[in-house]
Parts: sequence; C-alpha cells; structure tokens
Amino acid sequence: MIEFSAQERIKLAAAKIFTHRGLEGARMQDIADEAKINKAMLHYYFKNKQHLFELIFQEKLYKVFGALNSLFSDEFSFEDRLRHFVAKEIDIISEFPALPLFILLEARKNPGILQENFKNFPLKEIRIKFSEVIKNESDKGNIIPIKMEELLMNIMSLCVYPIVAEPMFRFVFDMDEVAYKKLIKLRKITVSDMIINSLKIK
Amino acid sequence: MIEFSAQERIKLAAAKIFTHRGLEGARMQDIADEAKINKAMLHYYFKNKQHLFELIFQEKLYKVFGALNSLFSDEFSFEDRLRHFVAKEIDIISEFPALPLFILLEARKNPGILQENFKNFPLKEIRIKFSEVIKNESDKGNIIPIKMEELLMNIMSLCVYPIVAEPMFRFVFDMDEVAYKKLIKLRKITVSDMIINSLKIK
DNA sequence: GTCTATAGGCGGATAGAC
DNA sequence: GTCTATCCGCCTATAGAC
Repeated sequence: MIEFSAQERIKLAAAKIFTHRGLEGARMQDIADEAKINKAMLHYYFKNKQHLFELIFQEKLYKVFGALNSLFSDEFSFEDRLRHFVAKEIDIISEFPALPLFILLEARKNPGILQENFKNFPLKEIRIKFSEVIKNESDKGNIIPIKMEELLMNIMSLCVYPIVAEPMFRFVFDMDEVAYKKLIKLRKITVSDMIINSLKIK
Repeated sequence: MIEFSAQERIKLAAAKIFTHRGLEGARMQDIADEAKINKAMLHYYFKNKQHLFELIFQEKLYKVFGALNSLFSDEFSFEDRLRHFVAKEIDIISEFPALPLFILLEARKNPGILQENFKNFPLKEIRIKFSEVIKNESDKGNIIPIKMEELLMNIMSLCVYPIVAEPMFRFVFDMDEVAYKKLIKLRKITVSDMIINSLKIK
C-alpha cells in the first residue's frame, strides 16, 4: 500500500467529490474528510475552493481528450485503431463515470471554461489529422466517406453515454451493478463492431 | 402572446434554472427573477426549495420516459417506429438539452430518487413489450436477434449524448450554434439509418 | 505543517404590513 | 396575493496557538 502525501490525498479527494457533486454541491468539509485531513489544511495547500476546483477540472479535461491521440498511429490498421480507441475511452470513463457529467454541467454554467482551461491543447491539429485519416481510408476504398464530426460523435456517444447514464439504464433495465459492468465491458466489442460495420461499403 | 399565471411562470422558471444548474447550483433568487416574481412568493406557492425541486424532477422524468411508448404501435412498420422514436427523442431532448444531465447528476447524488419518483410508471411492461417486438421481428427474419437492452442503449446514446454534450462537441469541432443545430437535426436521419443498418441481416 | 476557534457572507425561509 | 425587511444556519475562509 503506497502512502500519499497530504497534497496528493487532497487532489484525489477533491476529484472524487467535485466530479460527483459539482462545484456548488461539493463541501470543503467532505473533501477534507475524504482526504483524512483538517478542513483548514485545504486552504493551506490550495488557496480556495475555486482554485482547487479549476486545478481538478483542467487535469480531468486533459485526460479525457488525451485519448484522442490513439487514433493516429502508423503501426496499426484503421480498424484496429478504432477498436483500440473505443476500448481505451470505455476504460477511462469507467474509472470516473461521473466525469463527463461534471465537465458538461460546468461547461453549461460557464461557457468560457473550456477555452480557458484548454489553451495549449492541439485540438485543431487533431481535427485536421483525423479528417486526413478518414479521407485517406475512403480514397483507398476501405470505408465510405464520412464527416470527421459525425464519426467521432457516434463513437463518443456509444462509448460514453451508457457509462454516464448507468443509474438511469440500470433502473430502466432493472439490472444490478455486476450485470451492468459486464454489459459495459462487452461493449468494447459490440460498439467497435457497430461502428466498423457502419463504415463498410455496401 | 399567452399570459401565464404566477404559479405557471414559477414552474417554467424553476425547470429552466434547476435543469441548468442542479439542485444546489440553483438560487431561489434566480428562479424568482426568471419568473418575474418576488422571492417570497416562491415560498407562498411552493413550500420550499426541495419541494419545488421534486415537483419539477418528477415532471421531467415522466416526459423523458413517455417517449418510449411510440415504440409500440400497430399501424407502422418496425423501421418506421424506430425512425419516429429517434426523431421524437431528439426533439424532446433538444427542447431541454440539460435535462438528462440534471436527472443523471441527481440520480448519482441520491440513488433512490428514480424509484421514489417513478412508482406508477409501467416500466416492466415496456421492457416486456419491447422485447416481444424485437423477438417478433427477428423471428420473421426482418432483423438480426439483439438484446432489448443493447438496442435501446445504442439508440438513446446516439440521440441524447450529442445534444447533452453540445458545449464540448462545439468546442472540439469549433462550430457555431447554428451549424451545430443543423447537424443535430440531420441526425434524425443518420442515426435512424445507422441503427436500422446495424439490424439488417447480412 | 497541523489544529481550534471564529469571522463573515450568502442564501433559504419567514414575519408581518399592505 | 404581493412585497420589504430580517432572521438564521450553513459553509468558506482566516487568525492565531502550538
């Protein structure tokens, strides 16, 4: 069992509380309890609640978007890279199921927050690269032509939403946690299959 | 222009503020302002914040699930009903884009809330009916066999997530609001096509 | 670095006049 | 039914002892 420093424990605790309850819903006392630390110490290590929040927000944002890079590799076929991306995205979101919810809620409350926390990330390059990859594959006759936006949106939706919406789907389907986790794991295959199938030339 | 009573204005305002900011993020003052009414009047018409919140929550929940019924009609083909359901779901969510976010956030904070607010809704019957419909179609050789859970999850994900995640996708794709709305509208067709295509027997 | 005690403000709720 | 004034508790933040 690795020991974490106070600072690390606070960050882990803050990530958990903020992602589950949002900025307003989170209580500094709850973060302190979770970190097994005195409430005053939060203000010693991090100036204030807003400050701590922004730090966590930025870190999580980078993590979610970082997975996009697995779409660009020369070693593997386009199909393999898609399968890999789907599996990775499902793993990342499964680790923090409330994370997209948290990011989206904050982005709706504060429309500029994505820009502010994302200045150095090469989004434009990723867009261009991914468009090129798709164009390449369709020029070679491997897949139908499709807009980068539509494809990415479909993949993300099929991967992310079932995890984010676990409480709702489990309620609708009357499933227990174990059965649901199994279903999500299975989706690494079924979602990949569905996406790849939709790209096949008829 | 129709005039709304104070009570109606409060409910509309509360729906807007709660769905955008969540229970703790919402300010009674903001709801009052939005309803063009005095803050004290909120407590005259509705006992307190919690009370008002639960009312709105329940109403919205019924609306989201009500759409499921369009999957069962004798007049239309299975394919047509799927197309209709997709279009309806996209319309409902577009009207209140933050609604699923709000429901999911609250469901994570308070796991029992769905049960509590949903006692009289015939979820079990809907599950059974939908399974039967699918079984029927696959027995007739119209579609591949598929689990009710998987199909519904795919449809909901492809419809709901792009609307819920508008701030994020617009940021990633660098799109303005008009272009994004157009893209979503187009999805009534593309999502239906994708779903129906995935059910086709090869 | 850690903790206790407390300041200070925000926001939900209510009293009471009209 | 409507509004103003005000109360009060909760929660962030800080002062200050150790």
